[in-house]
Amino acid sequence: MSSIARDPVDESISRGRGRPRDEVARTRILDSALETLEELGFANTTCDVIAERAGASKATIYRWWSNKAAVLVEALREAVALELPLPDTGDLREDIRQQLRNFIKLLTGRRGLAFRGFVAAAQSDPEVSEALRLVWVAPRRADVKARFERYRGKTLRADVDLELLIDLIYAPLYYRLLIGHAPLSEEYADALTDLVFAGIRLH
Amino acid sequence: MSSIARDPVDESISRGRGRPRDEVARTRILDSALETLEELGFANTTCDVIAERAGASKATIYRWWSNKAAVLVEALREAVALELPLPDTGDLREDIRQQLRNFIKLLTGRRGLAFRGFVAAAQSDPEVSEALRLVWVAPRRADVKARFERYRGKTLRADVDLELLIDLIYAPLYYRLLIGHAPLSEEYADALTDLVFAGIRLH
Amino acid sequence: MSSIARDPVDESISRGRGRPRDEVARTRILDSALETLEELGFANTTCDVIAERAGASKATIYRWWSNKAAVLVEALREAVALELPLPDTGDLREDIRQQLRNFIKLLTGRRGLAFRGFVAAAQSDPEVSEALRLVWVAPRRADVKARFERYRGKTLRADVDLELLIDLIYAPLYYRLLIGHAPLSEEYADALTDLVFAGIRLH
Amino acid sequence: MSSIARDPVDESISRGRGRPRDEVARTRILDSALETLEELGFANTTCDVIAERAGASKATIYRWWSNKAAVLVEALREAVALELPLPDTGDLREDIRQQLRNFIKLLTGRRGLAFRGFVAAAQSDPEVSEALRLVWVAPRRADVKARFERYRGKTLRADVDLELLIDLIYAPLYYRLLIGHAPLSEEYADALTDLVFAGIRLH
DNA sequence: ATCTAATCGAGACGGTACGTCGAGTCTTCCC
DNA sequence: GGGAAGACTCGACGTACCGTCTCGATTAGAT
Repeated sequence: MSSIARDPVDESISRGRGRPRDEVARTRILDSALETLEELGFANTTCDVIAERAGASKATIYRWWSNKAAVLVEALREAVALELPLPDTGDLREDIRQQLRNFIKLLTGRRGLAFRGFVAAAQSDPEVSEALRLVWVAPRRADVKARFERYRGKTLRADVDLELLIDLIYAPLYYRLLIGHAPLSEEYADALTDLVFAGIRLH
Repeated sequence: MSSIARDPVDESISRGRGRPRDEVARTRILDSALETLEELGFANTTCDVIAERAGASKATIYRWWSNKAAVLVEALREAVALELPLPDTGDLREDIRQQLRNFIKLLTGRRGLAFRGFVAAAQSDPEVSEALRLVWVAPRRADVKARFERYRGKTLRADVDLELLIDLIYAPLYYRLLIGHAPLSEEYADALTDLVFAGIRLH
Repeated sequence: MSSIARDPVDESISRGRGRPRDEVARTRILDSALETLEELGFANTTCDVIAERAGASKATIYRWWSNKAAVLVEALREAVALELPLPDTGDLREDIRQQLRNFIKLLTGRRGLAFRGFVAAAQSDPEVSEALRLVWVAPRRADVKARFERYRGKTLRADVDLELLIDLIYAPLYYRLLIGHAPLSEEYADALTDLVFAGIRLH
Repeated sequence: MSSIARDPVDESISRGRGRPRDEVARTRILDSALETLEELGFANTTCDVIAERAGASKATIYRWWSNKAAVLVEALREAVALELPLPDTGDLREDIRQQLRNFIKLLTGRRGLAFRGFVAAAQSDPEVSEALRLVWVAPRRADVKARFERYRGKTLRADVDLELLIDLIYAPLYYRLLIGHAPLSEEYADALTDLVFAGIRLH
């Protein structure tokens, strides 16, 4: 990962001499960042507001994060760290169906606005783009890829290109979120699952 | 369409007195807008630069367009007006395959950066969002929808949800464009077509 | 003079094409600058406060003045432009005595704080230093120098170094203003005049 | 004296428990403060730089001095403690002449920049102002005042206002130092002495 | 042949957010 | 308890872009 999110591991080991980073302030900053992000969206969130709400100073923000995007990236990362664990029902299709339903539930909640701004920022900021992939996209894709591999040759055709298949189940969600030509609903998750599985099942 | 692109009809009818709009200036502005958009992206394109390159004044820009987004939207619209006509080979699958290939060719060219910024801007500006759908997304979708309806019940299963199906073929292109986790290539268009058609063909 | 105070002459002649400078805004900025200067002193005057009080934006300030010092220099210059004309009583000694009294009156008023900050700023900013000399010091010195030359060989010894003599009558005022070891009073002007003239009169 | 320079007496008497003040650190701080002061001037000297060059921490600086000015004041005081002893040649005029020459030598050396900043800081900080008078100005003035009193009624007119006279010999040096309209040279010391003594000698 | 009104290029304007810097305070560990 | 390291708050700095406005100059149709 790039410098946008610094590695916290070394910190806890080789506690340098000076005053340690104020973890409470860090938390307050990330909390107010997320709150503002979900309230105003990415573009309308300013560092001044984050600082003020957090009771911190802008200097502290800029000491630890290179710019506004970096703060918001980390705030979102912490918020979504444990979200969307891939269900394991014993039925691949049902796993995917539930995963898509949960994802849609996330995107249609307050988090949706944050997500949209996140993807938007990634278009003009390579660091945000990289962070978006590493923090959010890659883990979700790795989960379903492992799951697909488990079922490969069983209920799943062996010759399917997994990367493409993963695109196929996730892309429509991003597409509707970002383009907004049609709503994201739970039924959409079901229909999408059905259609995709129609093309990949063993006959 | 919203106010983002003003209706040119009234202009030509009620030609009041006074100096008429300078169409050359309009063209120069849109040209330099597109040029800048493709060079710097949406977020880094400023109205001052557009005006300077066009040899126009900012006032002229804001007289005819409500804001920066409106100029760029129209610039892009003019540029893409005639692009991506849906091929008609007599084979539905081949039509889609070629369409996706052409779209990918577009997105991987200079136009890609413009598109990315366009989608990004849509996330925080409802007018851009509306324009994006009306100017670009809806026409492409209407084309393929009509084509799908022509083949419905023939080489295409009759019970397929067309809106979902259209999502399925276009979404992965936007997804890879915006997330950037994997490259967009012509082979990708082929593989995507194959996988989608595997689920929708008549057996 | 350096760039700290731009030449306004060309402006009025070759009125460039664009929107002309808003002279009202300029006046409001200089007025609020002077007001703040006399109220808070040089060091405590901020551009934000000047802008706010003037109903102007910081950008406008920085468009016309290179930094805070430049604004305050010009504000002070306008304020003192017509001040301290050298009296002409027909008696050299009386002229000087009255001039020193008037100068002391100025320095002990609200203007004194402004002056102190002005000299202070000149110590770390060469442009302020240059402006201080050109705007304030040099004109006063030129006035008295011309006067001294008029009386040279008459009531004034012909061999006196005029530059040194001018130092001798003005320096003590700056000295007491800046060091503050003793008060500046009108009697001080008289005593100073007496002592200096004791050394330069024809016997 | 105000709090700007704390009384060192208590320290040495009531050596409480704990580690005593590190005199080496104090010296390093004052040395680097003076060095930085002469190199960059008062305004451009930062506490961070002083601390870094001294291998000390800012906390140590602020434990012993109330603010940046206090450190620089003390640094300068130590540096000038033994400087400019008033010569005693048996000839009052020669004493003054040499004293002025020595002062000018000081001001035109590296020390000059420090002095200028010192006076500048005094304009917005009463504590610096007080320190400037107590540490530097008053002792010099006391020296020459005693000398003048010794010669009063002898080579010096008895009715001269000594405070004014002292102003008259020192003020021009500060004036040229701070305003910079003309150079400070040794010849200037001579000419100044001559002119002043022309007004105060017994005839 | 004016008059009138809308347009044009130029560029100054108010506003808002940015990211930086220095002063002075506070917190941790080490001695 | 003193000291080095260094994180912290506060507040000012100077910059950049947005969208508006005000000039003088231009360009047509209306009178």
